[in-house]
Amino acid sequence: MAANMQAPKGTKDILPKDSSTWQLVEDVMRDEASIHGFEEIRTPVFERTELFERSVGDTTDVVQKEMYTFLDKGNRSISLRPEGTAGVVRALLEHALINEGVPQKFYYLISCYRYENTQEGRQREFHQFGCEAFGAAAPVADAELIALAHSIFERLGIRNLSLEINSIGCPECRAKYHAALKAFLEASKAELCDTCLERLDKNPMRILDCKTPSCGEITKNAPVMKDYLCQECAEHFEAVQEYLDAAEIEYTVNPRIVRGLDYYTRTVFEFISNDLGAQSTVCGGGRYDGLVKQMGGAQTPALGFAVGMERLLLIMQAQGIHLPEPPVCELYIASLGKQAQVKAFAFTNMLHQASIKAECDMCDRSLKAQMKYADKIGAMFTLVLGDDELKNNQAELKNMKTGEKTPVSLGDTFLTEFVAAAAQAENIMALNMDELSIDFESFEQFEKE
RNA sequence: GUGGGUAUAGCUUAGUUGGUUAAAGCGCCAGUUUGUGGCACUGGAGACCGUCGGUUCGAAUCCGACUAUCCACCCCA
Repeated sequence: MAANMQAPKGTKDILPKDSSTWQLVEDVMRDEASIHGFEEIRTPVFERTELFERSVGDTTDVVQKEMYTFLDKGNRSISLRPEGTAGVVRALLEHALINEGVPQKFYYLISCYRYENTQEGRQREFHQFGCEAFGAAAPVADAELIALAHSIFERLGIRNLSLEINSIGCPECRAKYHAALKAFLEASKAELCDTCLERLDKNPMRILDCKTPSCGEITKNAPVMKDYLCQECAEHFEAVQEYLDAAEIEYTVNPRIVRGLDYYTRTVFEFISNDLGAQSTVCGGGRYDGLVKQMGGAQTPALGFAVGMERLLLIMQAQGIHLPEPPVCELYIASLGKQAQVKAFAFTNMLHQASIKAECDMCDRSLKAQMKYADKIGAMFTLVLGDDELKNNQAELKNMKTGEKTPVSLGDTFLTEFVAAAAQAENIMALNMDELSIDFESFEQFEKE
């Protein structure tokens, strides 16, 4: 491999063998978002750096040390987006979308950029599917958003995903809690690990998240946010759980769930999987009622979540989930000789105009090699064109799965004859698939026993 | 930013205490009597052994630096 022909650190090419899976997953997301009344929004890959400093928070690691920031030729400080919410909020304000009625509900499929050290499920360029809703203050909105994420994972057939929720309260009750937590931790300051010592001032709630055993020991009896929630926040959180129960969505309340971005308030949640490495969160989100006002807009309740696409695909891979892929080629037309090649091309072209996936030889290969190629690409049918066929205006359509051949005319009726044969074959294949799925289920059952 | 592992054809790997033209499987291309895929067999292409430097008569093999990658901390989706 040429030394300089490598993608930059932390980036990955998505090759055709994988891009079909990406598309199928994205299709499910778009469809489910649309079912829930969310519409797509597309915002720029880069924004003014200040936007992220103000929204994500200028004390967060994401902004402080992970942003791709540069000066453009007009000396403006520009940053590649490290997440999706900031741009959406900016667009909401810029176009005064809130005036068009509430709630405003958006989804996006984007790439994000963070200068981080790479590891499993963590890249410098990564992709997110996200949803944001504005103007909905009621707790049912929290549950509805979680339900949306939940159904996407269900539809993709992902197993063993746990939903953990928490409330981190509003700024008022959180301040009280911070004070209490800090007071508690000061007592055992000496036993905290170095990073937690730093966190004591910056973000004491993070200490609850620490994996160091000694810190875990200390925080075991630490005060929990739940006991410090003001009445409104407590009622809101209670109601969210009621709605989740009503929708029969399983969850656990984890008082240690803390989000790293400054803008979150009240409900926060994560979908967690054991099939990832250290990066176990595949989806994270929550409410951010203060952000829009903080960005210069009117007080607007808001909430959202983001799914890490790479992480999601990693889980699917680990669980052996394969989405059904449509065939790449429905008809391959093999040819022998120049005249037949011209005819094969003309036929292929005609098929394309009828939106049928068709291919003919591009490499001047022997008939045998052409058949091998057709087999390799998974062609459903093949047709061989040679002197005899051209002379008789008649050829044999071969079903590559069964080997069965049916005569077809090379005249005007060709297209309809082919479509009829394909439709019949597909019915037969659908039947086989049913039988297969029955076998598969009993196989699964057998595995369990 | 910190720590540890790894780096040999497109992919997965072998390469013995440093010693001739670096090996295999898969994949790719072609062929196995002339017009039909999957199986089998035969052949072929494809590697400056991550990069640069050092030790040595001689380095894929030993040493150093750099780069990339993986795992973990941290952070987050």
